[in-house]
Amino acid sequence: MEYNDKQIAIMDAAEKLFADNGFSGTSVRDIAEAAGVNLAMISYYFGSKEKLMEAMFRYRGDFMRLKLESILLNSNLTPLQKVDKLIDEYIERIFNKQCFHKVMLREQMVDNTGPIAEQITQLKATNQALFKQLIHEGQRKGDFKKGLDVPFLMMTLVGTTSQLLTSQKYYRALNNLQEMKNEEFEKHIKKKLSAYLKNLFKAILTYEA
Amino acid sequence: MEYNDKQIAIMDAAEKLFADNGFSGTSVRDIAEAAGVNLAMISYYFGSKEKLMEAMFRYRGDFMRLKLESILLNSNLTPLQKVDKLIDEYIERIFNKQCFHKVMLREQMVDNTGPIAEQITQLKATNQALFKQLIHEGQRKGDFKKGLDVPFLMMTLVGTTSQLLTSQKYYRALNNLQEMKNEEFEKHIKKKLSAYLKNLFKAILTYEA
DNA sequence: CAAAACTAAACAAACGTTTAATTAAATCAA
DNA sequence: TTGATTTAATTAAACGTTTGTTTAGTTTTG
Repeated sequence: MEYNDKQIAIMDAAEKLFADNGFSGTSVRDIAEAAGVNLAMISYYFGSKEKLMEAMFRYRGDFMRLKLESILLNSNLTPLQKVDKLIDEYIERIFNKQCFHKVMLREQMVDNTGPIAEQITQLKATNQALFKQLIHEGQRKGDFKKGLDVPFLMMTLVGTTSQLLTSQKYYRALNNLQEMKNEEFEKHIKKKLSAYLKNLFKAILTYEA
Repeated sequence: MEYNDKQIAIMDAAEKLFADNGFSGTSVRDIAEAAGVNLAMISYYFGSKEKLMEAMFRYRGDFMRLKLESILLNSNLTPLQKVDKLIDEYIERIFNKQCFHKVMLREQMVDNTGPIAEQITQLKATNQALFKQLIHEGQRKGDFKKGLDVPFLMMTLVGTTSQLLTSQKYYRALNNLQEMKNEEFEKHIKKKLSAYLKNLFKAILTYEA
């Protein structure tokens, strides 16, 4: 599907507003104003507010899919180095599209069936399969220990990152980082998160009780 | 603050609906119907929908605070055993009040100031301080390694649990647990999560690179 | 019999969507 | 290239609902 500039402007504006105020907390008038288009253009291009959201998920869904083929196939890297690369790839992707990620986190909670739930399921399935492949490779080579629970490892990766993302302001407040500029702060936490997760996964994957 | 039966019924109904559909996605008419009270009673007792939410946070806020005093002071337990108990205490608390926890997760994302943000800040501060105390004790005794990042450890605990909680249906779908009954499923994942997190924290806290 | 609890109805404001009219862009025969 | 004609884009206004809240009146309680 191809989108013109105006359609993209609408989706970008909606993404930001949905992330901050939720789907129901955002009116189509808010979106129209933020996107700088006439109110009626949203129905004109997307049919409805709901279908705009669905279009957004189709538009962004692809981007959120981890691209690990080159990493997985690179035989110069140890399994642990590949996990490190996966972590960085994941962090980069989430922070690059934090608004959409927040929208997804919200949407996960609602008990709906339909195209959006379908998109989320497929995304999770793909990412989990890639992650699983990597873990199993490490286990075959004897670098990682046996009995690892891939879905739960995934939850730690996703959950820790999401927690940092959604509670940024509380992290700032509780750790006296209020004065730091937004851009600097984001760099700071990305770097910290990366180092933290790499160390954490090294520990879980190799630690023997 | 004391609440009568009807007020509690309203807060319980609101909690469930806010968790599933969000604050804006829930109408006061929905709440009134679910609680079995007249629409006007919500304004009558709480003043407004917004203030109902604030009352809910005051009502539930206390419950969400970790109660670790007895654990912390128990000198028969090793620091690692205390962490295990903290994990179970945390899981129990979150699963006992999953609806409210979901409401909190949603509310964290919105960029508001006011009594709710204040409540969340205090809750996080308290829990983080308790956790910190435990970690430092373990480090003093030489059981835990140095250089641990307490806020990030907290994010892993909170994030992994939240991720499991908010994406239960996806976890079921991706791991072929569709046929399992709700009650059985919840027991199952609680047990798995507990074992997983205990092993994970043992690894991070004691693993030396 | 006064205070509290409760109700059905009404309120204005905001909502998502549609309509009818206008402007801009594209198509195309001459 | 021109001017006519069709198609697409854009708009302000209006539509019917739903929203949160209030009112004015009734019932219940201490």
